Amino acid sequence: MKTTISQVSKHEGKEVTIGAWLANKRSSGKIAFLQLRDGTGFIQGVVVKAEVPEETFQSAKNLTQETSLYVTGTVVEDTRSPFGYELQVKEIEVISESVDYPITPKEHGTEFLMDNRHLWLRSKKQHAVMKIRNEIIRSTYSFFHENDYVKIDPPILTGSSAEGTTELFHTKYFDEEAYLSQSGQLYMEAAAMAFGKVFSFGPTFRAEKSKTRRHLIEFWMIEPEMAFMNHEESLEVQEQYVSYIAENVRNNCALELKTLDRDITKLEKIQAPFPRITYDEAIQLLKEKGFDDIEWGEDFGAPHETAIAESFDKPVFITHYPADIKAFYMKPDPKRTEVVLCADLIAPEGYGEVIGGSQRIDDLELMEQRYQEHNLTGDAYQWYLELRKYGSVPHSGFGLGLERTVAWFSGVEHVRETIPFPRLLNRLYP
RNA sequence: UCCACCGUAGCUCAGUGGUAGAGCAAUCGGCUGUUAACCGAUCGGUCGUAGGUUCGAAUCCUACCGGUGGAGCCA
Repeated sequence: MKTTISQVSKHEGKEVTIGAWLANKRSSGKIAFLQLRDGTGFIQGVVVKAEVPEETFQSAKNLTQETSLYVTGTVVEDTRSPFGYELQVKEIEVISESVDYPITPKEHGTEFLMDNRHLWLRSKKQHAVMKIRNEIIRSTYSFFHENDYVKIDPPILTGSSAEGTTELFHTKYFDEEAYLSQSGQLYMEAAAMAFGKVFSFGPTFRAEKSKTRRHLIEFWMIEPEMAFMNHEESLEVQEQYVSYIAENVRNNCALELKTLDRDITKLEKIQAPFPRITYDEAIQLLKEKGFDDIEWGEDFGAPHETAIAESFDKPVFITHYPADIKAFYMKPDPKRTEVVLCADLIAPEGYGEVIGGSQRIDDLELMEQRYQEHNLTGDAYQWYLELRKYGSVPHSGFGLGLERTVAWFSGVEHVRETIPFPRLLNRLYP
């Protein structure tokens, strides 16, 4: 009977056939151990010389790394296997031999592994990270579905920049100039006015020459936007959402987290509510910690964020930033107009900002004023202004960076390992 | 864009002025419970590129190219 590695526990004691690749092999004179993977999991096949025809044993001994094969054998429970099961091999049918597979069972450098990303994805650790990414994606859809959000897809090709500050990828749109989307947010505001609660989930492009373990040129972002929701209510959605996906990863990716040697106690702390501190308090906290390189009105750098995050054992919201260092569409705090109703969610362990969000300006006059201050002239943003003209309502939204979240939950150092084919400053291949 | 570090066998690295090395991979042999298995043998080189110093350069100098980490900016 044909099955997959993920299903073998249902066939204990029975004979099954699995299509698989040979991840690695160890053999002695009378026994061979085949490390098999089929995409759904990893299992060890045991070939005992005395129990198979001589040619089967010889063929097992001669298999090379990443050869594809059909393996037929009996599923047996075995506590020596980390997976809990083994396959007592009876028959091996080679589908296609693999010659000189470059990623050998040893340490490799980053450049080499990235050049071989199409093959590196087959390895156990990369497999685990992608499964965690998949679980975050799956539970993102289910969270927003369960909470009555509508998924809306904003355009990827746009005629103008959303925030103007960051570098955009240029392209031609027939005879016009066009840019690749760096945020779907403005479009999501329009969608929220049509559907109430919406979320988007798509790729984002930033032509910044950033070169750190937290940056990708192309990355995926989840951007919810909610009508009739103020800043405080939005924070509650954010902490519930993050707690929900963390719980799902803990429950459904136990084997993957074990493969990655992730400290589960760190993930168990990701439970709402999350602490909130204001920008003012954060500045004071940094001063107390001995940072004298930051003054009120300046944005935090990576070391500042890490220092703030270290003061809490959960992710922490930093709220009420000075308006001058934040985007033009953020709503000023009515009690204190030099700060805006916004929050960044800073993950612990140095993973940095995973969410940026705010309540949006809903007042037409103020938005027009912001347009002038930011030189947003012309027709490109006219439609965005009109959202404030026809039945404007209080609304809030946020954006969560998928790869930073995957890195955080998985415990991997660098976001380049959290997306199948990373686009980096010097990498467009493979 | 700036700062620091690194380019030697397919891969990971040692070699710091005097004959180019090790481990892994590959190939052959040995081994009945291996976990990056182990043991023995074989195979494997334009020392990033170009120029310079020197009797002699992987090693010292200059330029360039490529990479890694970080900063700024951001998710």
